[in-house]
Amino acid sequence: MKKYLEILKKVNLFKGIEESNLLSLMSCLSGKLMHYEKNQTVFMSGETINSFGIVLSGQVQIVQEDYYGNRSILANIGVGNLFAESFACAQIEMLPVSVIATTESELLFIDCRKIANPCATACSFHSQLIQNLLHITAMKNISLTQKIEFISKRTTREKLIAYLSAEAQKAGSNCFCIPFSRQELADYLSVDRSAMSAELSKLRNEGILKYKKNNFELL
Amino acid sequence: MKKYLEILKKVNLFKGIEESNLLSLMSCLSGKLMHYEKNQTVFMSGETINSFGIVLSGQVQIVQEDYYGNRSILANIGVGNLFAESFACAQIEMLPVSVIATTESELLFIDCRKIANPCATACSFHSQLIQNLLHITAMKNISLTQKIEFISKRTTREKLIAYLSAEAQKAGSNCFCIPFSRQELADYLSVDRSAMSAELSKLRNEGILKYKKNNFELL
DNA sequence: ATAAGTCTGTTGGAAATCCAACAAAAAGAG
DNA sequence: CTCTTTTTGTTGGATTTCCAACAGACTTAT
Repeated sequence: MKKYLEILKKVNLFKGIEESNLLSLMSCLSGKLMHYEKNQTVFMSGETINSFGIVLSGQVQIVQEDYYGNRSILANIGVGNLFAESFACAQIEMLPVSVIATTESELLFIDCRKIANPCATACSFHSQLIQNLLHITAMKNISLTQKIEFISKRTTREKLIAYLSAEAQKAGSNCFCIPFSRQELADYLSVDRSAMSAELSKLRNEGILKYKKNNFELL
Repeated sequence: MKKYLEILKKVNLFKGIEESNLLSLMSCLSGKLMHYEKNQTVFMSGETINSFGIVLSGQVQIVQEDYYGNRSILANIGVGNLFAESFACAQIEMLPVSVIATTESELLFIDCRKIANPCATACSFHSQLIQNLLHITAMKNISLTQKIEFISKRTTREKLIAYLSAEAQKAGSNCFCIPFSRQELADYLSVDRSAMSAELSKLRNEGILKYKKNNFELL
């Protein structure tokens, strides 16, 4: 565990917790360190989990399979990131997705119930940990809700305006940069890239916005 | 507060907590009971909040206003339900939405930070409360993620199949009931109702599924 | 049973998206 | 700087959705 201290320090979940406390925290939470080979299954869809994972090295993939057996990749989780924390916290009986190690990986598992319940020694960092976990899931919640607001618009134009409007609001200015390339933005908004590019040009010609690369301005 | 005990008992957040403990829990959390008139603003977009709300009587609306001033209603929150808990837990500096009372209402406010931090008396129901709050946000997370999977499909047909496939999986059978009317399903999937009805007929004619009212069967 | 109202299915034309292919611009490598 | 690769913008035809209007089925109230 000690060799991964540098990574643990940077994990959101442990933000605000002294480095010197991390190792004792791990034993208090009885975190389990596990090794996985490439293509090995970490969680199998259908099983019940109480622990979520943190990637300490390598990468895992969240995979879903529908009724007809079509597999789709929902996310790639890299070093320092959590996975399956929502399923574990929600105490879902049947995991609706599988988790696969895409490379040889070192994963840390923590039982959700240990976080919610105060430990015997009532360690001081425990409440920080709870706050962090709540913060992480709440933030995710907000960004998911926002994404739904964008992609539930019916036309590409409306999706773009909703998204750019939100970015402007976030930046507190009608001038702002977006963190996506055109292709990434199209994927995020669930539209065709070329059609989106065309719509952006149209909006510019109509004098509704200006842009240059990732720099946008609403007018 | 006492007159709302019957409602508090049914609030998800307090699940598993003895009725006899609810009132002392309220004082431990320093829950604040407030009265609002119809159309009164509960939270104003832009402000910082640390507390979330629970509707004890009446109804509130979550309202968003975009860059051009177009207002849209994101949700109606009725008796027994929480609102703004994600924003409060995520410690967002600027609330991106407003909350308005749509009728005369009685609202209970609870400070998020009080939940995460163990109280002085270390009351036993505190860890239950934390678990409940985590459970609520995690569940919301899962259903939002699932909804995104559906509506990010490009065609009505794909959206339908993704949704029905997930319902079948949830039911553990290829035969299941859906909790939506046609119009509600269309709204949920962000498509036109009549086009969706047409697509359903098409799928039935192609022998991909059967349905009668809200009873569906995948073939 | 009748009537009114709601929900669901059907259809055709208008509008928007998707797709593929290509052109232009920008970024990166040698 | 030149060449290569990647990203972005443009266009036209095929596909899909949207919209409006209507008909039939089902529900509810009287």
